[in-house]
Amino acid sequence: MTKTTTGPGRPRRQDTEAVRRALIAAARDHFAQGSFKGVSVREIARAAGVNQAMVSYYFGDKRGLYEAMLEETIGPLIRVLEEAEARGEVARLEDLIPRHAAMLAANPWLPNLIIREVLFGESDFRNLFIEKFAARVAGALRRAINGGRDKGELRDDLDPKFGTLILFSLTIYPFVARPIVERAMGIPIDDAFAGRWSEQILQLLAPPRPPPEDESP
Amino acid sequence: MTKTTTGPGRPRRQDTEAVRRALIAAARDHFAQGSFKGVSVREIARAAGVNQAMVSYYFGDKRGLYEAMLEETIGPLIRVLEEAEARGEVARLEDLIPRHAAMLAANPWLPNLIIREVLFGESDFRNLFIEKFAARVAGALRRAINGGRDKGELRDDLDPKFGTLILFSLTIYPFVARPIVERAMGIPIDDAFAGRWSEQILQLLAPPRPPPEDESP
DNA sequence: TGTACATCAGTGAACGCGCGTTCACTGATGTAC
DNA sequence: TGTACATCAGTGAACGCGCGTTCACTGATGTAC
Repeated sequence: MTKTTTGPGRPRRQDTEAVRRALIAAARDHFAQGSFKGVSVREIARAAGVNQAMVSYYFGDKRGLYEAMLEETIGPLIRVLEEAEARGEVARLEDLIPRHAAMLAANPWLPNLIIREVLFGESDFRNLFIEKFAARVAGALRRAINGGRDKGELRDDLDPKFGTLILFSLTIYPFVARPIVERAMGIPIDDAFAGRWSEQILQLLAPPRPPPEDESP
Repeated sequence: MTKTTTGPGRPRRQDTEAVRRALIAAARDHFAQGSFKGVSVREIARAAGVNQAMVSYYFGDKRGLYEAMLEETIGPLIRVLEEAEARGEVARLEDLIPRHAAMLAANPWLPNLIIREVLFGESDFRNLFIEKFAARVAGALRRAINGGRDKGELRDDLDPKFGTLILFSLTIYPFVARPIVERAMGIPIDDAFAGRWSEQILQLLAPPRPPPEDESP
């Protein structure tokens, strides 16, 4: 029962997904650099190494490809966030911030896609993203800030509402404004940056007088 | 000699600039919301209330209109920055940050234009902007940070290089990510926000122990 | 003053082009008997 | 085993459409005499 009973005619191929995946990957790379209207179906198909008619064949139309790309690109992140939050793994800022920074540094197309989608809203994915992704991250951050302050790990002059915005700004902007940061400020955004930047953020938010000081003897 | 000697035929009209200005204003509003390819010449001309052929007539082509719009929109800001810097008026963070915040809050199209221009680089204005604008602001900020730290007005655990990035992040991101901030975090970006946000930033960067404490008696 | 003419800013229909999409068709590869 | 047939994934030429741009033209408004 797991397989469809074989009828007359040629059965479906198993590796049909290869074309689909190639198109999604090419679309992701192109839409990270150009706008929806600015990138042509012919370009994407050429980059994917398939016939241009494959976009309509597999996704109905250009918008279908775009939405499938968004779902398969940002969707997993939303699911990872939901699961991690359910397990209480994003409760501590010291874990949350470096993980977030490392993810953005490793996937430069992600901030571009999000900025384009949310700021210039070229599809209805904008509302979905804000509600499912941004609002959840903001909530998790606010809870982490409240928890950290209660435990004395954060300075107490931090308004929780503004604190969330401070964290959003510091953890997202450098990766979004990568060209400015690298060329105008001379700071390369690489793997090493993510770690050092996370330290700076945590240090900025730490209380004036850290209770212990356990350096090497 | 101030006016051209009147030759045969009809002299030039004096209010030719009206059409030009209407096109630039319409272009600014449209390009702040849509990409270069995403906005059509017909749309802009309709919004400006002029014939579509006026774009070629006054600016040569669509790109000419776009570049003229950028020059007349961002150009004055660069000049204001240069003059203020020459007079030493941007040396103090307490003046610089609120002025910057108020300007971005009052002109929502500005962050959109800059982000689109610098991140997605749809014209050669990108390099010009980074060199003439971003690099200068970064330099001014770094000098202001060094000056503030020398005078004991800033915490001393701030790496000047990262400090500039911290300031960039905090002063720019909220205005760029306006939809997220307002809808996912519930913080309205209005005139009042600019002032309160500037206070938060300065407080975050202040040294742990402020020397005087002159509250009302 | 009157009239012929020059030049103005602006018009609008039409141009060629690249776009997203469609569709008749193909060779490959399976089943049925 | 051999053959007729069904269905598959994929092809590529062509479609209509909206785009940026062009260009012959217009009415208005000035000067020259």
